[in-house]
Amino acid sequence: MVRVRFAPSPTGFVHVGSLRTALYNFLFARHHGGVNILRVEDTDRTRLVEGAVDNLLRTMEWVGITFDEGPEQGGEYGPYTQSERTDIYRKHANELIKNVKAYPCFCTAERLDEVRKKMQAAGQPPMYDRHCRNLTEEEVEVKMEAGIPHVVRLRVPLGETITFNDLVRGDVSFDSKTIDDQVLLKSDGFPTYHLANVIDDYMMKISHVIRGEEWLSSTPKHVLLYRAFGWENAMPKFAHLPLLLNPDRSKLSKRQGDVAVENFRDKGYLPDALINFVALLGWNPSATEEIYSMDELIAQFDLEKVNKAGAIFGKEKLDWTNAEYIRKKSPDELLVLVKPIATERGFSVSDDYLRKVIHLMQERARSTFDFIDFASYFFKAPTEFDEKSKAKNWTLDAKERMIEILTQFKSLSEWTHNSIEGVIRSYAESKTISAGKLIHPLRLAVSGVGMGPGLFEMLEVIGKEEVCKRIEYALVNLN
RNA sequence: GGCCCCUUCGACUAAUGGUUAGGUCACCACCCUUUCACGGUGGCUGCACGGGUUCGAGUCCCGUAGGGGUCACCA
Repeated sequence: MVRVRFAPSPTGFVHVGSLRTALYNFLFARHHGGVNILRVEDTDRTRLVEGAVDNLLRTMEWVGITFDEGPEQGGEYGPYTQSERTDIYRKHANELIKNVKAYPCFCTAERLDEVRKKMQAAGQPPMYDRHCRNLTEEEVEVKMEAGIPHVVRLRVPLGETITFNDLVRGDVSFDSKTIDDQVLLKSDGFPTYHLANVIDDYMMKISHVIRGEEWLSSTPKHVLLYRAFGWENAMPKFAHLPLLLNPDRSKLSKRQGDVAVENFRDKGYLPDALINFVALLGWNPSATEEIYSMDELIAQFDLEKVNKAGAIFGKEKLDWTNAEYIRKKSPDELLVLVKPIATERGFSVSDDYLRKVIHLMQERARSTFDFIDFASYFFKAPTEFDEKSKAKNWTLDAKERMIEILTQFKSLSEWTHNSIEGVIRSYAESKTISAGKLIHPLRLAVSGVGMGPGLFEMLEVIGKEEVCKRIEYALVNLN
């Protein structure tokens, strides 16, 4: 039975790297008919952010990643929030102490700092000097009774090679002498990631741990913990995913641009486009197809095809993917997305009108905001005019022609793109000039910019009265 | 610095040891066209380097270089 978990710590927004980890877990679970679990790792009480769990839940919902067990849906291995499981961790930590697999450590933060500094100065890797590792039972008892705060540390065996198999990378080995006597239980009684993670994965019967590569170097500690508990036979398989990278190839970080899923949502990216894009960062089904629905991703997903090397999170392709998804949407689907943006911008128009704008903008929009922000002339008359287009198209001749066009527009009984085009074409013909000589200045006068949808369709949508008003305004104000 | 991981066009990637090293984004040119976009055609640039193994290496082995991750009472 495949049982996987996504185990974020709720510290605010959802990082796109986390999104991809969550996605791969989800795809793997669904592909194998397994169980996808959400576990909230909130053991660092200093980094708790209010509302973060809720935000996480909503964000996962938005992208279409669902869970079978978790804080919301419950399940037979709960609770699924680590802060509600502290006595489990404490009990297990005590068991390790009793079995001489772990030991209490009374060193102060100051002492640890000093030790680290000394080792670094000596050119050594900064590790704990194992000062408390060999305290006698009596010494421990005295310190305990004196109420000296302590942590619990893993008693890492000396002189062993720890090897584990990673589904992405193959066998990976570490020399145990390079592994620190890791803190398992903090002095506040909360577990560290390592302890809580191993206990929970075991108790929740996790079959595959799929997580980011930043965890690869702590995996031997986890292996040691499974051994210490005697759970080695039930140890999950590991798969460490390549990192998502900044353009400079460092680990993707906030410093270098947007990394929050919420940012992308707020900038007009569609969830299916984001998912599609992120799925293909570090994994590829060996096909030339670029667009996959969630169902197709589930059908195709295979951990064996996950890459080893990190992938730069390049926004150009995301933009293209988003534009592809926008083109595939129905007008009504887009209406739902675009209408709130129009409202937010202070434009109140009918659904019918907005649908027409959407229709004209659909193949031009890369984000849902483009429907409004690159098409503002559908909602308000321009007061500024593109200088380039003005210099090129708003000539004396053009102005005079606009006066005649305006007259003809006013007497037009039927206002459709066909009738409008008729006026322009026949006028151009009568003057033996190219239609472009009329189209470009007209576009500038009505929209204020030099680009956009086909002019005739655009004028039809804006409407006769408004178009005439704008031409009159331009004739007076555009010099 | 120690340890670990990684390395195919600018980016994402494909390629039973046998291909003119393929696709997508981006970029450039042309076509379509009233502009922008879409669409179409073509182009551009890549196996990090050096040794092996092999009839044959992007693919296997070793080394070098470069990049990244990690070394907390954070996850």
